[in-house]
Amino acid sequence: MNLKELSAILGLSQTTVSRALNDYPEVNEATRQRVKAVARKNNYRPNTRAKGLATGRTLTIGHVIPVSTRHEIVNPIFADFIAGAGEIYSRNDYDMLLSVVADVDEERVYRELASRRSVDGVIVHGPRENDPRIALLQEVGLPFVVHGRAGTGDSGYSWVDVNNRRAFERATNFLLDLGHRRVALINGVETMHFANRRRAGFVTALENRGLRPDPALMRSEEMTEYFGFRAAHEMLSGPTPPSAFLISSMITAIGVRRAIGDLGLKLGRDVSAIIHDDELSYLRNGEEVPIFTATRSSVRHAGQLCAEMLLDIIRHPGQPPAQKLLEADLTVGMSTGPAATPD
Amino acid sequence: MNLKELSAILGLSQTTVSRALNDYPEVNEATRQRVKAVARKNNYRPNTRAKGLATGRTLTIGHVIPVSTRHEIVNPIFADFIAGAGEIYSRNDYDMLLSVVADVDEERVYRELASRRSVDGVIVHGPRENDPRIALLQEVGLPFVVHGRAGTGDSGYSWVDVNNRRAFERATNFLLDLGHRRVALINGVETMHFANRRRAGFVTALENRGLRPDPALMRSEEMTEYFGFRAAHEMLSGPTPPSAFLISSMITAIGVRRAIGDLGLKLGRDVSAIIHDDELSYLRNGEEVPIFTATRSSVRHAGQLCAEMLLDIIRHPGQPPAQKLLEADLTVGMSTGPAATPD
DNA sequence: GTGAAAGCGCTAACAT
DNA sequence: ATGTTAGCGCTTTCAC
Repeated sequence: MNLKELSAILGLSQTTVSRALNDYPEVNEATRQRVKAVARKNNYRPNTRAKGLATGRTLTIGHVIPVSTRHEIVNPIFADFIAGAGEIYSRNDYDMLLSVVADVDEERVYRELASRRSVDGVIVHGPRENDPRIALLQEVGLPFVVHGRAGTGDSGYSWVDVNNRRAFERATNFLLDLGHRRVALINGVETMHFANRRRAGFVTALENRGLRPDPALMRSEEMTEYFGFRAAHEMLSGPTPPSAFLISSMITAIGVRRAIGDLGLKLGRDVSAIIHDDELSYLRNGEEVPIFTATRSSVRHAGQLCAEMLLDIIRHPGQPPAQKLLEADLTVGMSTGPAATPD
Repeated sequence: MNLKELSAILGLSQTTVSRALNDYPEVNEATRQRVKAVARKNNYRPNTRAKGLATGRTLTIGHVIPVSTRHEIVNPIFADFIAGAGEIYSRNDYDMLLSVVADVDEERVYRELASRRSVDGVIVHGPRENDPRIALLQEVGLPFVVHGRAGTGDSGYSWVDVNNRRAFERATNFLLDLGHRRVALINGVETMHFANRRRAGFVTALENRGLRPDPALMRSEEMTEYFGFRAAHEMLSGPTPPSAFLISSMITAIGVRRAIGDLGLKLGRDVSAIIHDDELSYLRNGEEVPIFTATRSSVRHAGQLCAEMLLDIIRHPGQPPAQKLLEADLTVGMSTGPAATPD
């Protein structure tokens, strides 16, 4: 069923039908009702491509998901982000175009998206410090919102980010308040802006208490489970093991838990692990208690905000860039107890 | 830069330029070279929508990701599947259109995709027993491939699946060979076909040894971490705790591990946990050893196969449906030891 | 308030 | 081997 057929049924011109469906003011209200009713009855849906061709807009947003050429790992938090963004898109009749692309090919993909006019805008994932993609997108004139920030010059473009610095500062303070003095940071690659900020928050909290960050308790690598296992295993086997962990990823945290169990240690007694990037819960008297509701839900929220912001930019071009800093929702509970042997 | 402008530069008609770029045989080789050179130099890319309008094909594949209305959880394995499929699409100049949709709205979305002609075909995720979506897609005539099977009548449509039955039968046999007699199954919702098959494999293995499956050691629920924790906690606190676990999801397995630690038990001594749906590894003498390389990489592979199969269907319509059953790559190692106290 | 006609950028018959 | 022309399904002037 296309416009032509529909208007034939109605005995109206394509023009009027189109106007009625798109809520143009000049069409008679009675006509509009009739048109809409018949359209619904016949299950009419405008052809997206034709509409896009005619209007110059695509009603499509691109997401470019970089896949590491080295590890072939897809960061599972993308799923949450995508879910949040997808919600907003479908609510606004936008489509989401996903390009999974080897990180080395990213630039080419952005250029293609721009020149084929296949999307109205893009979301940039996983920015690195001074990310070249931002300049590229500005150059080709494709509207975009960055999930995260790319370091300096944050005001020249729109972004949505979690306040990683503050989240990790708060979490570190929390542990320090509990009496921990040897807190380990297991972080992502610190050329990634979020990891950089997390480290900054961690270090700030320590220094504000006059503690010197111990390099032996700070690791930064691609966040695989094995990395977490290895790092925790080494730290815990060392001369002055940490009594608490601050971990940048759920996957990595699994490795840390594994190391703890492997060494015969007990979580909550020997070690208090803090886990970022996921929601975990605990059972107490048959009740489910959150131990650390962290960024997994925040990421979904960030996805929604990015999408909303981008649609706004597309609909009202020429606005100054906007930024939003989300507070990570860190709820710390049961499994994180006081240090067993405070120094 | 569009075709019109490009052909003006070249002093040729749009037709010839189009033909040259699309490798039609009738165009002069010298002309073709010249056209391609100039096109490249001017960074020309055909407008996707215009091309789609003209050809009737969209060069786009739809993926509908159902989000549970109850739990708002996105299964993280989608990320791996999507990565695999995305690889194939970009290699074939196809785009991927993602619709994240509340599970109750799924039917509407499929109908829309069909009637707006916005995709050439779709991949169906997470089929349930006798899934209504299959009939729907056959009705509207949209080519599709199912990731997984929907139960009976498996030959009427194309699918790619992991051999869940055999994987779980093999895993169960492996544990039985090690002397375990009380093996717990922590499974997904068994109206999902994969969970149904996994259970079947588990039961078959037990019965082949003359063992009666113990209902107290079999749970089936939506695979959250908390479910794993609760189930394992209850089973391990019961009168006859299991000495090994067979778990249908990485997330759920985290909960099981947590329960084990919480009860002061030790993995590899008191309990041998088998984890499905992810790759895990172990450290032995500084070497990384896989303990269970299961479906995470298989899922990526499945994504590739689904995509390839769908493109093939789209390009050569009228073929009989095809099916592929992948063997899950189960490598079991270190963390799974003999039963501590074989009955 | 409604309609006729042009055009978005491309491909595909149908010439030549 | 190249060009002319007519659409694909929609929106948008411009007339009435």
